[in-house]
Amino acid sequence: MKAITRLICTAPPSCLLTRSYSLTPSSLIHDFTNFCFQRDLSKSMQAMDAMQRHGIRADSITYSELIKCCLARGAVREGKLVHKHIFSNRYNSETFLTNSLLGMYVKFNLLKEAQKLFDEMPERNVVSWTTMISAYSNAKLNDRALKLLILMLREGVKPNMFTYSSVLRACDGLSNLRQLHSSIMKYGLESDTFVRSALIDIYSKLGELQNALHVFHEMVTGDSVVWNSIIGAFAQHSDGDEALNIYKSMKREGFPTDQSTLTSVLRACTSLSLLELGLQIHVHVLKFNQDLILNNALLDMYCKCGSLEDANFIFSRMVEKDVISWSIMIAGLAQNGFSLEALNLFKSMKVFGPKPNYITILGVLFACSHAGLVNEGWYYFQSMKKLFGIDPGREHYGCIIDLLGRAGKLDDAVKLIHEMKCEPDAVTWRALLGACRVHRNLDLAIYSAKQILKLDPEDAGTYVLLSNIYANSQRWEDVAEVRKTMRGRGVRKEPGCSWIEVNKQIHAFILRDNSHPQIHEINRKLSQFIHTLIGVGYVPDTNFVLQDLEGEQRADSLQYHSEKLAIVFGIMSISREKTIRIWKNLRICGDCHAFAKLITKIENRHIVIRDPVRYHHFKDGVCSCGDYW
DNA sequence: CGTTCGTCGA
Repeated sequence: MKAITRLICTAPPSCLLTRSYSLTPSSLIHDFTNFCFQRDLSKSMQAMDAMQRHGIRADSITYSELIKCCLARGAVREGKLVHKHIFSNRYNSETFLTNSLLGMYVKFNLLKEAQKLFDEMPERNVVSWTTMISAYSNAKLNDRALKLLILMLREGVKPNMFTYSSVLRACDGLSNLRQLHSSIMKYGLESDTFVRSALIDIYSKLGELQNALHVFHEMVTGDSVVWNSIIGAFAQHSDGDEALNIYKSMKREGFPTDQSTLTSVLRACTSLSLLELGLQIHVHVLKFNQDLILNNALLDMYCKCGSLEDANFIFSRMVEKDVISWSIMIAGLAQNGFSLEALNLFKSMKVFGPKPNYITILGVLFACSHAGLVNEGWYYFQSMKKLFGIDPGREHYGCIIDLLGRAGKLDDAVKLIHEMKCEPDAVTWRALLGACRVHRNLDLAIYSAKQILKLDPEDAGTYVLLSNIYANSQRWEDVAEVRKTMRGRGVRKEPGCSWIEVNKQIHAFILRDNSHPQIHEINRKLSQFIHTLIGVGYVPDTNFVLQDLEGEQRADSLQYHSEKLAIVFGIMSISREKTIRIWKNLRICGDCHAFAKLITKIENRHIVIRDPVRYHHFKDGVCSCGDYW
């Protein structure tokens, strides 16, 4: 065998030290292999080059090691060179090896190169197809992913669990999953945990929670990820109760919980306003104190449960903060009535933080609108494109219409609606309607209400409000018409409901529902309070013209508003030094707001009420919203 | 050689 000059090694790999320095083709292969396994990219590349010049072919295992080496270094150019060598050495029919190359291109995010290679491959097995499908699913090119699955089936390649768990990610937007689900069953793959969690997740994304639950319940041998999927499904669809129940079963059955579980559980606490449970979960979170997503969920929980001291503490202690952390904190401050602090935080974000996104700006505009900062809000709205490269969307317009409307600039608000680049939706008009309520503009209120009902014919509150306005103007025919439409469409107003957590129990107070065991005592106490408050200047506000309360609920029901009952119950059952926290489904009315302010003064209490839009911190007879909500 | 689950909004 002809000896060849040593070209590559300046120092031989340690395993070669005992060998002669004269190189043979087999020793060159040996060196190449060693460099590859040592992940020494530049020497491997030189060795590969030398072998090529001497017409020596390395084995496919070594090439696949070299691909791993390129991947580890992020060496795109070298990877492409390896690709060339593999093909010139006629390895392109070694599917194992070409699949490695395919995987490399996908990991480098070079989908075009991957597709080209895929098209040129003489043989494509299930791994080749799955690699491409997974690449397109990840890139959210759903159509391509689904199309590949069809082509694959047409070519007679049998998909496996890898294929389905990948392709399912590309199925949001699909009208139904029946066909796909039954082919999974046909291949007997539904019991695979990867497939099961992907199925649960996609059913959840399509809003088909019952189907998700069905897939979950058919599970025989479980897996934490499957549990996480179903808990996440309910948490994301605001069914915190069910999410927490499943979490309890998960623990009972002994499955380990991880960051993902806790994130969803915290989200459930957030949507149910369960501060006490959230505090308990916080203890478990400490085990994962470096997890950004989990910390964000914790931060959001404290903001949305109205505990800003805790939120501030978490925010200041987080090692890593991303745009979501900042957005949560800015919106959280604003919703809790600390608009100026929110804007200050935004200013420091611009200096020290990440680039704001669409949602961050929304929080900033919300802060301006709830603090009455017309000029500042308008400035951010006008310049958001220039300053942050974000085009104002429908939601931003909603905020700014709210801002103008609250400030009494109804004409400007209307003008802006007509100038919007995107079509106004029901939420846009609802912002204007809210302003009409505050500033008692009946004609414009009627107009906005009609626009809302065109876009959202199910909106019970708007029907009731419209009918109240007509009744107030004695337009009885119009009242009858609205009522008729409402009945015809089967729309019913959701009753006002307030919740309060006492001793880890949630107590619900629903308008005209007397099922609470202590309801008589609560009512008696409430009457006493009202009597006392009238003595210090409280005047029950019975003007419902621009409220969306049902007519028949008006006359005597003021004192039975669910939040008043919850407040009284809270005073009765929560110790004095603790904050009374209430969560309700409708926005607080002016009368209850006045009631809450006064009662914190005479009872020396701290009350936080969370409504669907923001938080009211009542203390010493004043509210953090400054009566501006 | 290819797979599943978690955070911010009017």
